[in-house]
Amino acid sequence: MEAKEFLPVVRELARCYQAFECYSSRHVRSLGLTPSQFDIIATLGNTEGMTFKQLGEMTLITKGTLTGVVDRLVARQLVKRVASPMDGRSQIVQLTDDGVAMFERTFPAAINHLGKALDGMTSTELDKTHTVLRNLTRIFKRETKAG
Amino acid sequence: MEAKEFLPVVRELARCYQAFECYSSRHVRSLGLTPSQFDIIATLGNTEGMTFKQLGEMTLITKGTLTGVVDRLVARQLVKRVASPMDGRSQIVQLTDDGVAMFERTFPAAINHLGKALDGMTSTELDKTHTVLRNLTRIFKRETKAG
DNA sequence: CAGATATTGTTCTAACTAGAACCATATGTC
DNA sequence: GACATATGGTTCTAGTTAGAACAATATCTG
Repeated sequence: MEAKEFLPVVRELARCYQAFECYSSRHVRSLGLTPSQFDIIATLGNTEGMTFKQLGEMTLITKGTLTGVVDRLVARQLVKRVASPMDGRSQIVQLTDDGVAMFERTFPAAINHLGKALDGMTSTELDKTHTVLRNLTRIFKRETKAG
Repeated sequence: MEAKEFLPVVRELARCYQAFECYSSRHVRSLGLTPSQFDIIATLGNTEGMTFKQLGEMTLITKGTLTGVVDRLVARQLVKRVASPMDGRSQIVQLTDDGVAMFERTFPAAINHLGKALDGMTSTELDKTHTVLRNLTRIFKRETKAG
């Protein structure tokens, strides 16, 4: 194997994600939601709701974890569970009225906060970044499937 | 604000990190360590040990969390705490003999596993990826400092 | 239709996580 | 040297995390 320097790259990936998480999480928490809770509220916004499975795929939260996070949002009356008419095993998660209000209060603010950081990037830079990330994601996904 | 598409970019960053984490974590767990534990073992390898502060900066684990992770490694006799001769507040964390053995058993294996995924990338691609990530990291770090 | 297999969501466990409050020790200022 | 302030680790709390085992429902195959 050629001595390619991939270790610094994955360390930078971790640092990058961490830096984003730190920047974003601080703001989200100040709005009264954990990052996971915000992810769910944001994903459910402007939809008729979706199943746990769909919600897990969108938010990258595994199903065992998702149950707990949704439980807490149900306790705060921000979302509700509805039995799926299509599939007896399935639950549909929907924003309540309070949840919609929370979405409308937090989502634009979060977008705006993110924009403050990324507005310095040109569209070209954003595109390049997107492409590079997509490529790296694909590599890990492929290898994970393989073994 | 111009309608730049930064939302897909940060979602891709999350997906990318997640894909890496999944690929890497599965392997590390099969070696008998959690990802955080492996991070610490890997960071301490080939050093004389370092303080909690340094260790936290290298691994991106916050200090409150670090205490617990190190506690578990101490319980497994893979690392030890040594009082710093320089600073009465400071603890130095060092690999034990068992810890060194664990490092030698797991670190090359992890590098090799990672290499299997990334060997398909050319050095040029790796460089570009590194540059793009470093740029994005810098943006979030700067903004986090600012507020 | 019946039995085998797969899928959806829940439960359980062990661990990690950030953040805040706290204690002990250092450092800066007078 | 005394006091204010900063720093290194620990403790505590609420929450997230993955993974495995599980129950209920679907689907597939004969």
